[in-house]
Amino acid sequence: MNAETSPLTPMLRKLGYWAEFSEEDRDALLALPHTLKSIEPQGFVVREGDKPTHSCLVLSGYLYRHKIVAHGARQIIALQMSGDLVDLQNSLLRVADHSVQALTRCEVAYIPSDAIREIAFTHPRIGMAMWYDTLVDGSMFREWIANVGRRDAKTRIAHLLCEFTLRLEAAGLAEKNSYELPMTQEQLADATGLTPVHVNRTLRALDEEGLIVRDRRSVTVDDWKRLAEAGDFQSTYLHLPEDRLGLVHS
Amino acid sequence: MNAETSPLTPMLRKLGYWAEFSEEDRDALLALPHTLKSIEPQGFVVREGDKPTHSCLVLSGYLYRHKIVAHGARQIIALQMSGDLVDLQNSLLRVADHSVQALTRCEVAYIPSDAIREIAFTHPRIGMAMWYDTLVDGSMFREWIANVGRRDAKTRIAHLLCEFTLRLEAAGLAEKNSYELPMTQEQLADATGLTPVHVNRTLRALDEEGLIVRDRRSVTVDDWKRLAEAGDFQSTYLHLPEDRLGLVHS
DNA sequence: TCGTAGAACACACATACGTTAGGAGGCTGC
DNA sequence: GCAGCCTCCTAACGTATGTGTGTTCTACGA
Repeated sequence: MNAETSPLTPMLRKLGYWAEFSEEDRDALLALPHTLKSIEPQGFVVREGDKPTHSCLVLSGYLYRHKIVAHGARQIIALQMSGDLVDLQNSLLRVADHSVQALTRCEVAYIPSDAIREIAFTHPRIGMAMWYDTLVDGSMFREWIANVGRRDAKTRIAHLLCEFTLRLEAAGLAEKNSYELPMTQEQLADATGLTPVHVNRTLRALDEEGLIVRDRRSVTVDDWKRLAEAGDFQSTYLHLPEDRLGLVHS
Repeated sequence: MNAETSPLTPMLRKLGYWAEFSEEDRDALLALPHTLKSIEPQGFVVREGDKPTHSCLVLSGYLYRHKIVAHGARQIIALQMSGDLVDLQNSLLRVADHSVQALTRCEVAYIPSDAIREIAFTHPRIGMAMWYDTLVDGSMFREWIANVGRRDAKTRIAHLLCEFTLRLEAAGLAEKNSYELPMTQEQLADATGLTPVHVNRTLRALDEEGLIVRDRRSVTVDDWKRLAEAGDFQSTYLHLPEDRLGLVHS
């Protein structure tokens, strides 16, 4: 099993940030047991309260993670894209503290948690890389807290757009400054802690100020620097390696 | 170096949740190089943007982690207490994406990041336990997001009080249902994404409803169940081992 | 071609929460 | 003993954001 044939290769990009893998590490990673699966939009990968036995690697499409609070309100806490190893959290900690759901149609690979534990234990370099990966996850959560806790609606939404853009570009998924934003305004609201109505108002305001251009769900960012400023966005918290940064600035 | 003589023993309690350590693991952990230090209230352990070379184990007192957003607003993202190994995040990821500051006078042990990396690599069981520990951290961040994003002021504050109570009890630090809340109302505001004025209003409301009893900074919870209900609090996300749960219910 | 459904959009009205300002009580240092 | 300072507390007022309701637009299938 090598990089050409295994569908797990997207995992190498992210984990490779954090460790110099040996040939054997690499082979072991790509040889992880897995089952491929396609998920419909709104399909669940895990439900809060489940005891999942598998982790999930995103191969294509987008997932989102969310929690439900009293009265049924929903808070989206993260977006995941190709290469993201989601749900290490849920599956390693035995009981899922949040749900994972498909934003768009997704191709994913399910990997048994036992196999993850096993490879992390027998290949410490891989274990460390996975650990680092979850540390970055934590950093993104922290920024998300600051976003919903201390920024006003316009800044929040601009920030979310910035994060999404930059992550897409870092993963090599976005072309130029335009991309399809796969979220409804209701989902944007749940991600920012606002209401759909106010998201609508705010998107319009951003549009009118020329910070973004909308055409149905596609969003174009003409002036990245202005949007980043409006969104109080600094990319440090993404902990991207230097050679992945500055792409969008050029 | 054994459990009787090393000041690092508080670390064993939390990491021990996640792995069966061998005698040698235990010795290696307690023999980690470290320097003890006392920190004044409001003293900094790390500042956002620093490149810290040490992690920090809390031995006594409380720390808080926070981020500053545009216009100087502050968002507190976590509280740490005895036994918490904070700042793995900052020190392993090279550049600190948030600050860590003392809430009260603290005793801490600084442990070189290199030593952490080393022991995680050479003692995979320890590495895994630390990994799990940071996964739980992530889970607490997720709940914090839901808290500031989707709950109203009263629920938010009640939730924060519940989390604090339960963690204190799980760590064996709280007696009965009363404890000293070491935060000013301004800090509570920064933790919940509210303003000090509104925190004041809300605390008073909680008091008037008999959910808490205040006497200066000490807070007494007479009816845990009612407070947990008011705070939409379920402890799953803390991922406490079963034998640590239910203490406060009894 | 029409009918349905989801999403975007709009507007009036309501309110939870923020802002500004100031006073009262309790520390600490001189 | 007083000055200075921090924290708590209160009140009046302002506003960003939520609520309720309804219309339009587009996609899609019968």
